[in-house]
Amino acid sequence: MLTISQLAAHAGVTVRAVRHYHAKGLLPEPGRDHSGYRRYDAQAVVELIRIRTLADAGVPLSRVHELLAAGPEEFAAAVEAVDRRLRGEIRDLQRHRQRIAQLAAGDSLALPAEAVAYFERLRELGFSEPFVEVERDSWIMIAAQLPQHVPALMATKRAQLDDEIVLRFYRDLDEAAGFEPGDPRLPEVADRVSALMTATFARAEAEGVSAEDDQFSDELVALLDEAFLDSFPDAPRLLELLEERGWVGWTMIRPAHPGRRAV
Amino acid sequence: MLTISQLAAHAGVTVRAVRHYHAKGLLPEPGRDHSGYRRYDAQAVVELIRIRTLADAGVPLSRVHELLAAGPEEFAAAVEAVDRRLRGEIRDLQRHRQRIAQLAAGDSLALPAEAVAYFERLRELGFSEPFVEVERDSWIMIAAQLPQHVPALMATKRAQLDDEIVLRFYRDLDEAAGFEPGDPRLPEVADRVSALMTATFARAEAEGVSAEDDQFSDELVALLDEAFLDSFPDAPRLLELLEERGWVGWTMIRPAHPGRRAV
DNA sequence: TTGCTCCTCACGTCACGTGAGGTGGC
DNA sequence: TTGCTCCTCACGTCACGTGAGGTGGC
Repeated sequence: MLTISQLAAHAGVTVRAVRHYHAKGLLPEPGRDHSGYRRYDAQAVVELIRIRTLADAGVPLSRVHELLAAGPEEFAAAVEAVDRRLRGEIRDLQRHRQRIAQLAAGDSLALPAEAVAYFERLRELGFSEPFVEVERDSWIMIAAQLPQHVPALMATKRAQLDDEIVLRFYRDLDEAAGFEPGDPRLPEVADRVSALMTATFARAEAEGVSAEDDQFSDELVALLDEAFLDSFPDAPRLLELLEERGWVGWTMIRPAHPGRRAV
Repeated sequence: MLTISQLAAHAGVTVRAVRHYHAKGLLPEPGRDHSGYRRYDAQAVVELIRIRTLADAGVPLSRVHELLAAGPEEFAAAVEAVDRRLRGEIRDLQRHRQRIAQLAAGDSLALPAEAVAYFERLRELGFSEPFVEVERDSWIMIAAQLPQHVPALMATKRAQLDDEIVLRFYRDLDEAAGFEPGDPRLPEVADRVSALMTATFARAEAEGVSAEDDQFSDELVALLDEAFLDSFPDAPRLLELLEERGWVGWTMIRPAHPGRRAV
């Protein structure tokens, strides 16, 4: 006969766990000796190992209870379901490893390799660290909403960095972000942004391309605009200046009066 | 500005979880509007996603708290440790899948493929279901103690099933297990077991082989003997009859008087 | 007025862990 | 007598879930 600690050792569990399974009705209470100690036979080891094998696989104890009393066909179906769940958990853990690996690579969280390459390129091109961080935080928010679209979008943005005009626009912004509030050069920046947008919209219209970024929900656009407004002191003033020049929004910037044509 | 439910949606968590992170000090309490509602800026989304990425990877919230305040080198080391743990968990889940798969294959739990093959062979050879189950339960208990030795041991046992003498011994036992208590044929069984053991020990001595199964702890041997004693009504009587013939034990059966030679 | 979101307690959940206080055989 | 194992409450842990009861703007 076995004591409770011997039983527990044979199955690799704690004494407390065995008592817990008794209390839950998973393992029948055995007889007691003259001191009131529980005494187990060898069969109890087998039953306890059955319980642990299911519990280790993540089956809740209430479900283990049902399965111990179930017929073979229900049992087989349940085991199938458990295995499906285990496969899903393995996939989840592998996804978590990827996110964690990006964390270790330095560029914050929740971003795919294409995004990391994009930020690397921004740094190589000499953009300031605050500028890169605002970009990165924006893309973390986008990735939280549209994880499947981020790799393609980032690849596009990465390619845009080879375009001199886009690059000059970004450098302009990076510089403006360093202005003291009320800097007199801000209206000039607004003029250049406005001119760039006019050219961009004109080209898009000539090519018959309409806004293809409507994957972005209104909520997400508002969130990204918000982040931009918080990113440097004069950001709200820059948007005001752009409104004076006929543009609304930022992330999805567009003409204020589409009928009047922004040219 | 964002409400708490908007913030939660952007990061894919529940409102309750956000409040929980406030209570734990993981996420700073934002300002309130005139109704007492919390109002968040875009930066809070990024912070919340950082928290969730770590928590999803299995980092306890207390540790997340530390890591958010940690320097880059401690952070990198912690991420390394997290990744090691994730790899370990993936291995564990794959092991659980294997055990669950054996469960689905029908032959109970915690047994490797070699064991399943052994029980299959026993059934093919016509052994009774109770006999196979006693064998199976014994090996579940052995596997709980010495998982790494079971495949080799089972392969050996599987090979022994091709030996006519071993096979006759097993059939003898299977039959005896079906006897009514007090069956007059039991002493004859004891005689044949005794003869077989005498031959086995003589051969082992001639070949200079000593007991190689001392991987089995005394406790495990006692447990397996116990299981055998419980397996059929006359099992205790069979062991008594064997003791009269000069043998003690069952799992690790041996001569009662090694000096006197059991011949 | 109704429905929706927000608020703060505060108890519940799951699978045990961890003392607290006591007993029984060597 | 001391040390060890066993016993039964019963509260603690972790990361929230889930009402309970109430407020504020449409």
